Amino acid sequence: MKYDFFKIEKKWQKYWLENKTFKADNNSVKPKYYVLDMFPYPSGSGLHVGHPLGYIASDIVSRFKRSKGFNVLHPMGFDSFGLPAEQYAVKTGQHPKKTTEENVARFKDQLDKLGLSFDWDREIKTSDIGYYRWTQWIFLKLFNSYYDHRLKKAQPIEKLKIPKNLNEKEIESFIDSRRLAYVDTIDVNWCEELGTVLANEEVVGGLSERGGFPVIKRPMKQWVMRITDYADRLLDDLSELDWPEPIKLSQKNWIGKSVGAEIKFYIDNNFIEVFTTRPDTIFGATYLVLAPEHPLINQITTDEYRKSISEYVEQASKKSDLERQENEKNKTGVFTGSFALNPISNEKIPVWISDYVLFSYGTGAIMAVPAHDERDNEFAKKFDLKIIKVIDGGNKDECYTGNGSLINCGKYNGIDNIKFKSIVIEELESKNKGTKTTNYKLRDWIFTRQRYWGEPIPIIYDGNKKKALEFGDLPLELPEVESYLPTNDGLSPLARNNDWVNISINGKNYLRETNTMPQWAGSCWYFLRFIDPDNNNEFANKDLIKYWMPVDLYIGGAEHAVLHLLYARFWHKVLFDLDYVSTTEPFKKLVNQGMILGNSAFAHRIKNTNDFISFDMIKDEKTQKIHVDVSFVDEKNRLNIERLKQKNPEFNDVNFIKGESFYVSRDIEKMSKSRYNVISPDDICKRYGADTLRMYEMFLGPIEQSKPWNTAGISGVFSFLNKFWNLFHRNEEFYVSDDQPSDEVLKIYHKTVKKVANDIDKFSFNTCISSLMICVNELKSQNCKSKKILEPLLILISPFAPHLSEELWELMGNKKSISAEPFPEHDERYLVESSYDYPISFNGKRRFNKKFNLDLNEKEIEKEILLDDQTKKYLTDNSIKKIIIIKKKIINIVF
RNA sequence: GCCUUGGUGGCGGAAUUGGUAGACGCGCUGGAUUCAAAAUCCAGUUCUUUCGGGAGUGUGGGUUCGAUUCCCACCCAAGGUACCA
Repeated sequence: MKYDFFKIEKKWQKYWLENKTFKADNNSVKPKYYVLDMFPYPSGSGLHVGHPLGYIASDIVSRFKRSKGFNVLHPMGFDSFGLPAEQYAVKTGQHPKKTTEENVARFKDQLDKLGLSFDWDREIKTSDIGYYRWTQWIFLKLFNSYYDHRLKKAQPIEKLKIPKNLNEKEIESFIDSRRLAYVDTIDVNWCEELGTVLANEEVVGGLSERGGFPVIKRPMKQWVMRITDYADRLLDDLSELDWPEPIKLSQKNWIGKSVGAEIKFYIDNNFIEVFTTRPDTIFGATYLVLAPEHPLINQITTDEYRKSISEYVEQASKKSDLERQENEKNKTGVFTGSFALNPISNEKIPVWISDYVLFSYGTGAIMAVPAHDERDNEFAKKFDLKIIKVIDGGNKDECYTGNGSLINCGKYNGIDNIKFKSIVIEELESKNKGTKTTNYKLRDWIFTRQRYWGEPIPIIYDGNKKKALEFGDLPLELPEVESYLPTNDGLSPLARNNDWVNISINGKNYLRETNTMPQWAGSCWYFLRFIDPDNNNEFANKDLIKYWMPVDLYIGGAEHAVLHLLYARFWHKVLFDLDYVSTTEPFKKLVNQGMILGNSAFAHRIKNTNDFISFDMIKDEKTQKIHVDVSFVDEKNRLNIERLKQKNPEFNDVNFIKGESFYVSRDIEKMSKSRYNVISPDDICKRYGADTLRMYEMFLGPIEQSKPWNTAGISGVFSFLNKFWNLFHRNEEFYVSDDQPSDEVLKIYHKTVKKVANDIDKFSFNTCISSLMICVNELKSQNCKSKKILEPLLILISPFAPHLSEELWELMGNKKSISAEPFPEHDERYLVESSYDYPISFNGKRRFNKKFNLDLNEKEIEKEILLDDQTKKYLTDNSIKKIIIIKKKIINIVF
């Protein structure tokens, strides 16, 4: 019988679906294991071979954990609200819901062909009304909560203590100022030509990414999430997470906590408050700088300088953030004419304004210490301001940012600068001229989008007064609109539906909030809904949450290192504080899969001509590289010109200069449609089968690493699976024997069991497959057909090649699915060997050179092996210590 | 600039974390089978060599009986970040 992967895979995919083989049990005595993939946005272009990398890895872990006796939850869903479907709707008028549904169907179809062991009964889509109802519910929870800084947790808004003597309006604005979801007027990117608000990523150099139209900052009312209240907890709790260090680090940097002081510098009766992390350098503060947006500028500018200041302020307001950044090397600024009093040294120092100081960070003003800060140093040198060195160290004229003892600090000279930090803060606090403070880079999260295809915000307005919808009013369904474009006033498309916007409750008229939530909202809590997806009374049952959470393994791309993972952690902590979930963190272990890169092909066109020249013939010609579809190029980089012309008619009148063949050059790039280098998993499945694809993707290299796709190598894995299949056959017939396996075979078998179990735990799937290959080659050369070996070997390989193993499992006469089988145990005996040249004694009696066999377990070996006296004679004490360390590591398992 | 990760054959990548570098796979070479091809199987494959060896894990040092692995300096590549005081 030939290995007919097509028939086998179809059969078992159908079987798993019909029998719900991978249904996760909500009532189980087994230990639980929750494996989660970052759910995809169902884009129109379908999957390429890079997408399934993470899904295959998580599937292997799921299947492995099942065979290790865990109750595994491995769900999948779709992050189905989002921009592309909406843009497509704007272009074609087609409802995003329809596009989304089509794309989801296509994604599911493609995923199913890979034999992934999802529990599809738990599928969710963030755009389903039964789902976003609860997203809205969580929004209301945030709206109706505040952060209690004393208890360090969120509390229901009813518990908020309201100061006395406030009138009704003041009470309301006080409550609003504490809500975790609140409205604020914020500068957004507004593009007049496109009539829409753009995200920061959509603005390039002050122009819109699409069209290249000017973009201006414009204040608009936005919903904002008070994530900054959670900054400390989001930072501190990182330490308990088993996440890749770079991801933790980028979250840490994003939160950007810095401890320092706010210091008042008086100008007559006015004062300017600055933030600094280096209060110890206050004696070196020779001038102040305010951001151009600083509100005090008008008051402190003297008449003499008023003109130049207002010119500078106006210029700065026109600059985009990007333009400001470009000036990093060439700082600009203007003197205000005022002088401020240094509260410690009592020196009068000039006050400048400059756009190198950001209004949005700290107090929007700094004390400049040019001797010990690079930026201040640059500015001072350019405008010829005083530079006073107050910490000893570094070269004479260089800016020194390190530590040392104080100089030029009057009575404090000689003190260590780190000690001086607390001294100076104490002194400032006693004079009421400064306090110790902490600042964060993290900003509150702008939560609204002027879009159609997102969750409507369940808030209504009575004039400016906000009213939250009640639980019974949910879900607030997304209304139909005539056009998916934002209105000319920059309002969301929802504002186009007047019948929906104007509502009347008990005879009173209200207006609805027309903005929608950002795409992040749905992905902030989807892992909770998977636990109890059909619950109509709660977002998920509390006992079930307690059983399943936290997510034990979360696999996804590193592009979500900051935003998604930070937002999800934030919501989870709020839900924890309000007692809806049982863990402070949602994701215990995180693994980032690398990207699979495409191997692009380029034809070379001679510049300014329509002549294409074969890559091997290029000598001095200047050429341009043009992408050509990789499916028209063979392994030897020869281009099939006829097929290219058929598919891309623009090549019809091209003159191809070539020898026997036309050669292209190759380069590794990201996989994308526009680079014509996309390899679809469907094609690979058709030619080699899903099992081969799964194994090959894992065999390519470490899961975290980005690596180029190369279809040529897949034949190795394919022939391995064929060999494996043939192990179970003789003369084209299925055959296994009842023979006792030989010692040789047992040795390699036990070694493989141990290695596979270890390597899956370490996510080292490529080495796992290598050892399986070695094992199969060995069994083949030993001609081993023993059922005693082949049966457990099937269980070993089943996470990698599930269809093939199910088929062989059935041929062996088993009735149940192989996925229910326990993972085999392995025997351990040890061969101890040392590559070190000195003899080692065992039990104080026998001496060995280099190698000896022992029938011991690991612990016994550590205890029993000692160096004998004769050996010690040759060695120093230091070397003996080292040998004792070595002896632990020379243990080799063989059986 | 800063941070992070990495640099090993023609290629993807191993090396039990300090102990025979190059496992496993691709490719390539030779052979068997075949009328032939595909497929399959066997052998070889880091470089160099006067066939004794010699060199070799980005470069240069260091620690060690022993370094791909640890330490120092530098070079290169990829990703992230950007005047955060």
